[in-house]
Formats: sequence, structure tokens, C-alpha cells
Amino acid sequence: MTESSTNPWKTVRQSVVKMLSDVFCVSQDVVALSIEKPPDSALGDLASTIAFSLAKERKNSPVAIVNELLPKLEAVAAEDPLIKEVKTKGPYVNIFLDHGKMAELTVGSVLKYAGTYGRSEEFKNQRALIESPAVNPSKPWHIGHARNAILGDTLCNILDWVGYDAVRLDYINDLGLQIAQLIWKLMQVEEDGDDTKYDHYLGHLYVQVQETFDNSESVQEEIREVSRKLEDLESPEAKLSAKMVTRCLKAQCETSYRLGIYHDYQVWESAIAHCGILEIAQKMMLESDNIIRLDEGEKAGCIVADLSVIDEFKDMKDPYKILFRSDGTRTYTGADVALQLWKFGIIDDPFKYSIFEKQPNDQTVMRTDLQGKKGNLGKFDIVMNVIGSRQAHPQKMVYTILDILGYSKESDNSHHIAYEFVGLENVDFSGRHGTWIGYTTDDVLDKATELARVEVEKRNPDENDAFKNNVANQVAIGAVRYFMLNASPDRQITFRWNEALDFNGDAAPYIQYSHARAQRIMEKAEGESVSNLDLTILSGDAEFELVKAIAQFPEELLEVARSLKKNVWGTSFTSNRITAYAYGLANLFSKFYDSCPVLKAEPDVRASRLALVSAFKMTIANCLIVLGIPVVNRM
RNA sequence: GGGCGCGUUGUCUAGUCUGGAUAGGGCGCCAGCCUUCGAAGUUGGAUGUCGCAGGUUCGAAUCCUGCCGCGCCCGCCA
Repeated sequence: MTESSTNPWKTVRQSVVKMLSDVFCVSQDVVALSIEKPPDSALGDLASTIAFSLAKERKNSPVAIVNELLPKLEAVAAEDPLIKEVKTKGPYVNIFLDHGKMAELTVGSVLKYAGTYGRSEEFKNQRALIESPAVNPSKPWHIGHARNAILGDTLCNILDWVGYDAVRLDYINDLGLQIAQLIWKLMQVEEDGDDTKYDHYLGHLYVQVQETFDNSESVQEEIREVSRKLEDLESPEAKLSAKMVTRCLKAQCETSYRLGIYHDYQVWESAIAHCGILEIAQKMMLESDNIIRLDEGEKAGCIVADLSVIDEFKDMKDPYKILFRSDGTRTYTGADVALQLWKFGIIDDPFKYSIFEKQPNDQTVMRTDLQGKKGNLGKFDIVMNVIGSRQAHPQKMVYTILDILGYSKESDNSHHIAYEFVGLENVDFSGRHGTWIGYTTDDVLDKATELARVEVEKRNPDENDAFKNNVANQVAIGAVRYFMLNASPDRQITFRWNEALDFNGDAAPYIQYSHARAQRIMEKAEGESVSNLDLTILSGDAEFELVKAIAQFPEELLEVARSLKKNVWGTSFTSNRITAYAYGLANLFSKFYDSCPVLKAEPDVRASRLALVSAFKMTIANCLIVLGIPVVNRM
């Protein structure tokens, strides 16, 4: 019996690498780099281009090198049960795996690990903090905010699956200009009596304020006054603001929960302003030679970071980045640096916490609260901020200043998970101008649910409403999440209804459907006892292609985690790699489904195919869970 | 002015970091497959100067240089 593995593909790969390394007398690292997937499975399951790199130093043609060693290669391969044969084609070494043994290893492993298949420990004992989506508590989420939230949530899932202790943080800016504008307005309008969702109500109110604001200097002055009063927590303005922000945030959370997105912590700007963290940070900064209070020039009185100590910025005309203004107040960069120091545990946790609310997943989300209890978030090894790529420069400033302060390791471990914005045809989303109206995340989910409901109705006319509504909801959520994740984050999206809500082809319902089909087969065979299960008879092409894909799931998640590397503009997160994997896996199951009858097959074949269906079902379900796409049994 | 990202078929896009075998998909279009585990499925077909021009290499969508188009960023703002 073949051993089981939490990562079957890695097991196979290592086996192949070792073989090639021995035969070609090259280190395993070098061989590993030469391994690739052949473009066509008729050319093998794995291939190596090692001969190309050896040609020069061995003064021989790649083809000759390969042919010379072929007999030895064949002899070694014969020893390994996982390898069926090795062939050469030109300079390529093509490796063909043993179908039966692969099936046994893979299916056996999945059935053994079940709900944890795909989890690995490469990044264990490390803590990751993910901040997302940080929407101002003054408006409903528009579809661009959903992109942030869905990317952040899925990133967190992936980090969790590869071994990190991953914590979800949201940042609530309850002291911004937008809040002051709304408070100014709210202090003069009647309390709303209608049942408009509160974040939507505020969003519309905010659009109204803009016109007044732009056309009246006296109004601008009044709002600035409100802004000042908000900093005094005992003022009526601040008290109204606390109420408004809480109510708005709860309304926004409803949207978040619809998408299956939950948080562990919220850090509020008002808490940052009053808990003492800024004073601590300022003192710490001034102890550094590179953070100084300027005495003269345009920026006299400001506390600034001297960027010229960093090579990249040494030629700047004005290398001083302001952290605290001449009136002593913080800039965004200043506060961000303080917060980043807190995230890494460099500043001891200065916050007090209270429960914001209990979420539908039964977990409570904690908020920073000046009236709360002392807490300790602890240290994090890596910090990821999911923010639009427009903020690449400000984010880079924060990380650079960490470096200047002497925390270069923490700077390296600070990641800006950058994504491009979602736009409409010819229009940007703007809170000010109300271009989000009609494109809120709630609107999109509602519309998606409505369309899904029509499709569910067509296929399940006899089911009850509860069933139809539930499935429509699951399909809608899946479609929206998949749409956001399947677009490479560094690509701008133009939101078009027919694309976002297309339920055919490369989309979530296809994947959910493949799971439902597998589920159906399993239901029909439920309770059957199997003796002498022989997985090695799963050797047909459709079966083998499915087995191979299942084997690669753990490695796919790891590859995404490993490729979270810093670039000039931010850290790339290839969420689309997992959606593509899920689609490919579902596609191979569809092909298997069409060409390999399960329930009608001969008893021994039937038993092994049932095991394969079960392994597929577990793998695709785990993959959907990572993507946050609902797993559907019937649709 | 400086910097960053994007440019692949009618259309949307994967692949680019780490060069390798006929550039994969989806939608749309054309022609098949439901008395057989659910057709939200599947099989086959047509459609490409990988923005342009050079260069490096045995080999370039991928690396280098220059250019073009689109978007974005460079405040004691927020």
C-alpha cells in the first residue's frame, strides 16, 4: 500500500527530482528549477529541461546528453513505483507517472485527511495581521470596496491554510472630514423615519452635503469647526458621531456578512487619537537621528522623517516627509507609522477593547474603545494592508520610515497588498459625486440573487421557497466573490452587469454545480459497505487527469503564499491562481462525469470511482471554503 | 518633470517574476450530444502582427533598450 501524503504532488515531484539529480549528477535545487509541466499530457506528466543547462559546461548537445543517460534513467525509474516510464523527446526528459499508484496515493490521502486536505505547515508558528477593507463609516460599500474585502478575506483564508495564525483587522476612520460633514448635516435634518438601510441613507445625505460644501465658504468653516469638536469626545458632536458611526458600521457589517466576511478586531481612529499611542510614537521617533523637528524653512515646527538617508531618495529636492504638523497634529503618514509599530508589537498595546458585536459566525468582533478593558493584540511576524494601488506611494513611505527608525526587518515584513480599482464605463467611483448609486455591494448582491433565483426556479420548480431563496443566495455570493478573485488584482476592472453576473462557463456556479453532482452520486450510494477497495484500477485518462489535479491542491495554496513577494509598487497576490485551479478541477470532474459512469459500473470499478468522486468532492469543497464561495449540495 | 501599472482573437482574459515543446480559457458565433449517476454540463469547428521597433539567446508573449496608447501616483489635503 502506498503511503499517504498531505501533499501528494510534492511527494511525486521530489521523487522525480531525486532521480534526475542522481542520474545527471546535478544538485536537487538545480534539477528542481528545470521541472515543468508539459504542454500536453501525451508528452508526460512532468518534464525536465535540465539538458539545456548542462549543454554548455559539458560541451555536448542537449539531445546527446539526454540520449546518453536514457538507459540509466530507465533503470532508476523502474525502481520507483510512482514512475511508469521515462522518455526523451529531443532534449526534453518526459516523465510518465503510474496512473494506478498515483490514484492510490492521492485518493487515499484525501480520504484520510478529508476536511483538512490542503492544509499544510510550511508557515506554522507565524502570525499574520491582515487589514481590510477600511471603508469610511459614512456610506454603503460600493462594488470596489467589495473587491478589497473579498481579496483580504481570501488572503487570510489562504494564509490560515498554509499554517499562519491569521488575524483579521478592520480600520474605522471615525474622525475624517466625511464624518464631520455628515454630523454638520445631521444636526440640522429631522431624524430619518423611513426604513432605508442606514449606510445607504448616509451615503445619499453625503452627496447632498457636497454641493453645499463646495458652494459656501461659511459652510466649509462650520464643518471645520465640527471637525475640531469631534476630537473632544465630550462634545455633543462627538457623541452624535459615535452613535452615527456605530449605526453605519453595523449596517456595513450586514453587507460584509452577506459575503461571508468576518473580522477579529476593529481599530478606530478616535481610539488612536486618544489612547496615547501617538505620543508614544512621537517620542520614539524623536529618539531616532533621522526623525527631527525642523526649526526653519517652509516646514518649520513640523516633525519630519529625513528620507535622504535612504539611497533611493537621497537626491530628493525636499527629503522631509511630515509626520506631525507644525500645530502638533498628526498627518496620515504619522498615524500610519504609529499603527504599524503597534501591529509589530514595537509599541506595547495601548488600546482598550470592548465587544462591537457578535457576528453570524458566532465569533465576536472586538473594537478599540476608550471605555473598554485593557487588552493585548500581541506581536505579528507579517503585516498585510489591503489597499488600492493608488496608495502605493504613501504605503511605501510608511514602510520606509519603519526602516529609517531601525526596524528594517519589520519594514521588510510590511506588505501592501495592492489591487487596481473597480470602475464603471468612463466613470470612477466617487463618494462625493454619488457615482456609486446603483452600484453598491448590496445592489449587486440583490441583483445577482434575483437573477440566480430565476435560474433556480427553472431547474427546481417543485421546491419550496426557502430552498430556492437559499440556493439563489449561495449562487449570488459565489458569483460575486469569484468575479473579484478571478481578476488578477493588478488589473483594472470595468464593472459590467452581464460579465459580473454571468453564471455560465468560467464562473462560480459551474464549480458549485460540479460539487452538487458529486454530492448526488455519493447520496445515491450512501450506506454501501466496500471491501477490498482497489484504487489502482483508476487508470483511465479522465480518471488520471482528475487524480493529478486533486493531488496538486495543497501545492497550489502554498505557491500563492510563497509568491507573496514585494515588488516596487506593492506585494502581488495571485488570487486568480486559486480560482483558475478550482475551475480546472471542476472541469476535469465534468469530463470524468461524462466519460466514466460510477453507479452503473462493475462493482470493483464502481467502488474505486466512488472513492474518487468522494476525494474530488472533498477537495473542491475545501477549495471553495478557501475562496469563501458557498459549497452547494443541490442547486 | 519623476515614478508605477496595464496593452494577448469580435470581446473579456491566463501565462510574464523563474525564457523552453503546437500561446491556454470564458463569452459570443457555427455544428453535434439528454430512454444512460442532474444539460448551470459535454464534444468538435472558425477567429491571434502576444502594442510598435530594435537587442540578448540554441530558443522571447516572457529578459534588456527606445517609442506609442490607456490608467494611476508624486501636499502641513483627506
